[in-house]
Amino acid sequence: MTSTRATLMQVAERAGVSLASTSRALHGTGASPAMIERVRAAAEELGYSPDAIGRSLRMKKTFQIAFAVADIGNPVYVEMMRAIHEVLDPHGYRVVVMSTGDTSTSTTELVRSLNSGFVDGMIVSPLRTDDRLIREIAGTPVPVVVIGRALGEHGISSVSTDSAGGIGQAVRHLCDLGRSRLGFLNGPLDTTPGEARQRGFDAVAGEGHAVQIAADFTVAAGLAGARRLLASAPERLDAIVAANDLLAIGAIHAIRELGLSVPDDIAVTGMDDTELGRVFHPTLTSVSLGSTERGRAAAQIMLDLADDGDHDARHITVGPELIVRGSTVPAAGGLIEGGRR
Amino acid sequence: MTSTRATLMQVAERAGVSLASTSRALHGTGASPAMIERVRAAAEELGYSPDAIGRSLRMKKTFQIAFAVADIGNPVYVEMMRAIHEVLDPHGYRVVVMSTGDTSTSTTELVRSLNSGFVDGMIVSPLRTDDRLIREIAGTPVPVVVIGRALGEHGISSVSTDSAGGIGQAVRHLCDLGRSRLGFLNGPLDTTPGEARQRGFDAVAGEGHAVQIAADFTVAAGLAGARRLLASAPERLDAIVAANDLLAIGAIHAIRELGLSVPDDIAVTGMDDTELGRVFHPTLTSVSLGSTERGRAAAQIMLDLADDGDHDARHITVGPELIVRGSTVPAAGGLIEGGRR
DNA sequence: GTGAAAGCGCTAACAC
DNA sequence: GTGTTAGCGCTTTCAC
Repeated sequence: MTSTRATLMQVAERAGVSLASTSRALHGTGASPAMIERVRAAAEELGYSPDAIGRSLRMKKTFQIAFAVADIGNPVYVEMMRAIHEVLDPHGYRVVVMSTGDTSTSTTELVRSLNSGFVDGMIVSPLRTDDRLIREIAGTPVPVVVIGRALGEHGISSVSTDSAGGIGQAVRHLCDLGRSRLGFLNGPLDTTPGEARQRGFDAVAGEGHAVQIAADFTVAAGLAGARRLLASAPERLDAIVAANDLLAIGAIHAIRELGLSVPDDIAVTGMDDTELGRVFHPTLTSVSLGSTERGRAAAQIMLDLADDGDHDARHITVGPELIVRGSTVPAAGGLIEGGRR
Repeated sequence: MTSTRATLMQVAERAGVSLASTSRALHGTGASPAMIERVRAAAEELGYSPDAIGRSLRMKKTFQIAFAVADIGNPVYVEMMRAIHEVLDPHGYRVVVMSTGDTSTSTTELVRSLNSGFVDGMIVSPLRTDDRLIREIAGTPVPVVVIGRALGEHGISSVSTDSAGGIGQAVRHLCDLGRSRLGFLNGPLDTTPGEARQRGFDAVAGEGHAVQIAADFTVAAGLAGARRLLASAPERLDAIVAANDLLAIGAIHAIRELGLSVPDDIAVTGMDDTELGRVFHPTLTSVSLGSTERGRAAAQIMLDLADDGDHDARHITVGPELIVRGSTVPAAGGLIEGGRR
């Protein structure tokens, strides 16, 4: 460290030409070949590399996009982040990962921080979405793309999925397998995914099914919730529908604690089709919500918004898709294989 | 979006005072209470929030730190990222996550990009480290902290661990358990962790143990590698030492494919003590290398380097610690519980 | 095709 | 305590 960086002005002096010509030569636009060569040489000698901040100030563009999520550790977000990175990186954008915390207040604050103009846009996947957050998003000076709730009516670009329908697919799958005493292990109902998935379950499952709300969309909360779910059911359950893969894995552990087996005694489905589920034993039957596709789509929209200044709100929906594996059908879906990319 | 942001100058005009006073008032330094109130009010009315880029240009400080890793999806890095974020965030630093790819060339290029001055420093965990990379790191204009190899002799701050010794702990644990036919499933030997862990295994294990090098530190590569390892051993193995948790999980799947059980037939140890291993079934005995501590330490060093301009290279070592769980001792180490934080 | 000069938004001397 | 001014590094009119 501690070598000092050369400025464009120094390159100009070294090359014996003007600042403007130097800038042009380095960008290869409207400069003579001789000039370009001369400047390039001077830049080389000085080890010049352009200053991102100076350029940003002048161009009013940072070439940074923020990606904000509640919990960076959740594999779904990791997959989204990868997809976003893959789309944005070739266009010269850096991705700044930000942690929102799980309240809508902290998310609101984060969105407000966009006012400082350190990024050209933000992709955000809020766990909870209230009016204040929506208003804040609508008022930012930079484009925002929301992954989660469809927000088109508020003029906000968004990418969503049909997780309610996805839960339906899981329930139908279990019924087809002859399971009839279902339990539903959901996350908090005041969250966007929690609400939608509850709606999905209620729509397809008849009365008399056990429902348990875990404190959080995590393995630990899933374990605790599943213990209660299993204990509360009047008759022994023969299937558990979990609202995401993390909860599903917690549920499988709870089932095993009772000396029961998955899927023989109790089948389990997850949601999100995370890498975690593909690697777990038994491999996890899960409803894919296309995390990668959603991330990619959000990044694509962001690119249009940030690059072309195209400020029309856009909306994309990715459909759910059931991926059958070992936690519902023994020996189905080998490790790694299976599932969409 | 599309509201236009107010500048400090506009606030100054609105308040009817000078630009300098406005700046001072907003920072609360050396301004009269009356002035502060007046300016604050004007700022409020205009919805002013300071521009990060202008400030960065002037202060020569971006309040951004990059964190660069080979694979964002690896849980180890996620844990490190969380720890780094937790340390840096309260000090007003944003964390920019960057993907290096797994070659030292691409890492070198990434380090070189620091020349554009878009961050105040970088924490990097390179998979492979060659002389060119070291030279590049030594030549950056901003502080760099390396997580991995100790690089103090090159004047580079680093945080390392004793993964060779960690492998020793795993081997000893298995021997104490009466296992004698060990297999070692390692990752590529030309990587920093691969080399160290091989050294560790060779140092404690006697002759005649089977060794297999997986193509990569991933579950898929672990599965393939373990299949070969199990097939190649003349006598059936009774334990597999894997070089990280991902490989260990691949190994467990390979063992199950043969109809054998873990840990009864074959015990398995991993390394890194990732959340993945804590959640897996059976829970994974693993050597913790203190990912959280290492991330925290690296961030702490970075803070000193970036804040105080203290440019002395520092070095911190975090010792390995064996966490015994179900993959070697049945019923040991419950889910979630166990392992250091 | 090239150069001179303005200015992006901010902070920090420096004078008063 | 307040105002004036310079300038961080860059791109981009605008003349020539």
